[in-house]
Amino acid sequence: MLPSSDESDVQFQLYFLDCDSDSIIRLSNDKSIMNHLFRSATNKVHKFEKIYQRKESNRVTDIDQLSLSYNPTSFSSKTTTRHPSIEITKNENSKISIPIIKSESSTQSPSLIEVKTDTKVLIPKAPPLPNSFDLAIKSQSKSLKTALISPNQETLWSKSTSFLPVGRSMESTKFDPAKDDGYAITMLDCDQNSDKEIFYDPINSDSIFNFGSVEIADFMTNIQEQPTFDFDLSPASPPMKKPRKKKQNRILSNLPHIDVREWFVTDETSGRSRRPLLHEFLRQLLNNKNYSHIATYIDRSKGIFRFYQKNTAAELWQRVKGRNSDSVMTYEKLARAIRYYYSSGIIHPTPGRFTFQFGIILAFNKRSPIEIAEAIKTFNLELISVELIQHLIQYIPNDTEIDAFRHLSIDKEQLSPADRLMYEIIQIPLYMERLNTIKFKLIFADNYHLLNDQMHVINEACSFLYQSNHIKKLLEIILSIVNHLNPTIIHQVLTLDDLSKIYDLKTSKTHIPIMNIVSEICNDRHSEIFDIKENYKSILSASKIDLTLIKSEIEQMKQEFEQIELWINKFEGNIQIQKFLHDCQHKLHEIIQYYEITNDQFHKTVSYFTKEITTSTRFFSIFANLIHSLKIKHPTL
DNA sequence: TACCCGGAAGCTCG
DNA sequence: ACGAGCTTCCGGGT
Repeated sequence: MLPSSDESDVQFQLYFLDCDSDSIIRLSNDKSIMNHLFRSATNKVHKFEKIYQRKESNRVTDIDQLSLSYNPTSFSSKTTTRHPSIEITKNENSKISIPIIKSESSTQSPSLIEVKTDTKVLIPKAPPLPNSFDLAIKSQSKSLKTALISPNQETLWSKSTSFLPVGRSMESTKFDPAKDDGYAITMLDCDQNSDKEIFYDPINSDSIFNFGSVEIADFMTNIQEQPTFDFDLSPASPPMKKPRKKKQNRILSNLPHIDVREWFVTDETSGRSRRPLLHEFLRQLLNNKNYSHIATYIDRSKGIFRFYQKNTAAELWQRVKGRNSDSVMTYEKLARAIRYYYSSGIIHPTPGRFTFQFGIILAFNKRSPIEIAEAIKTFNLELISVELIQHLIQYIPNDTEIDAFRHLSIDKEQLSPADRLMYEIIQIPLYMERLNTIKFKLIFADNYHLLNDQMHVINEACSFLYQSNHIKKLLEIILSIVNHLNPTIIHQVLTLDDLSKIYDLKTSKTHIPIMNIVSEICNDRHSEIFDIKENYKSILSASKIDLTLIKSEIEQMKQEFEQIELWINKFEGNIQIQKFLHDCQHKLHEIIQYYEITNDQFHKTVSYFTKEITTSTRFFSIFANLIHSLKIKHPTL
């Protein structure tokens, strides 16, 4: 039976799942503390479900199923932890569970119960709980501490290393419920994105070539090397007792360690590196896929963005800004700072909650509207960024607005910078054509290199597959095994479909995966086959590149080019632009030729292996998967 | 209730 | 030491 709550000396704190942790529930009839925890957790989870079910259905934070499992072990033995009390499941198998852990070290509360998130199920023994409990479950935002426990098994979660504050010390993994950005969610995000993040994504990738993290071998190593959580976070460990300087006294929570310098920007005037202004910070945040769980564009072309983990965003901003302050940055304060941008037009208000919209770039370009307009007229591209041009094209006034400008009753000097720029632009003859020409020029080089590089990858992968004796040997082995296992139908050659099925195919009698047999044969007799590590990268990358997409992009470029050629005569003679177009024509010709070569090469390679017509992504991913499954059997590969 | 808005004043840092 | 760019606080609105 529970003791009277007056005598309480222990508090339970539950904080997870992005729920507020303010509920204080006292139930004198409770049979056990676990009962109470269970009930409370149920409440929290229900709240959580409510919150997220009404949001957009495709949010990254969406969770398939939330469930609670209650392990009714009592707290009689000397254990610090319980078996998991809460489980969140997603996509059937990923799971996070939250065991309950006891800790005695706290500055504010003499004996505080910690609730830790963990993906492990088996939890070692721990000391007994005190005799009396205050069953209040309440928030104490300044004194909470929780470590996130890194999984030591290969789960989906474990892929999301970059987001996990590696739980070496309590110090670095403070968790603050008041900041309400649930860890669970963060990890779910990571989980969902992890596949994309380890592969080269030709469309969304910021840098053109980023093969650094493509290698599966490295990826596997990372998993193994993940620090397993030290469960002996003994209650005696004193992280909260340690006196700290005022400045460090902030509870920084669920953000991983970040290198603040990565956020620095180079000052345009002084050329020096400095901390970003808020709007610069926001641009970086929104452009970084790794932070898309915190904030992301809803409509990128219009610059509308939304915060998803508002307080994480605030915390990140505080760290990046690095101001000497004792208090915590909150979304409220961050939002106030953003609202200050309304008057300058850097950011506009939107009707939605947590959403804002970037204004046109010139507002923080520190250029006058007249200068920008002049630059557009004369094709002076130094003052014009791609973003600005895209924005201008997006927001160029429509007929009624232009009409309003014509009958402007107020002085044009009194217009806001954005309106003034629009006013100036529509005075320029053929302004739309100029804007499109400038846009084309600004992105041409990047497009050209991107397409070239992508085609280069395809060519490389083709020539490897075409020439590689190792691949041929591998296919021979597979073919002979398949023939051996199905003696009734003798295959002369493997089709792509056969190959795509091979990785999870098992023998009918022994249920040994065929890849195991392949790998054994390779190991025993043809170890040279494992020597395809380098080339694997290019195949994997090639599997992400769609040749037909490249073709359509090239065609689009060509069309735009031809359109601009028609316009160019109407613009006043501009040597720079004419030179560019000349150059452009040459490069277009080049890239079209290169496409034809690549396409030929690809078809030659495909027909070498099969008669099937297939897409580049499918074709290469079949080989990539084949090598990948072999790699799994042979991590040394 | 939780968020949005913008005034007022204070603070930090280059 | 000055001022841009926030930060902190807050009363009022939806």
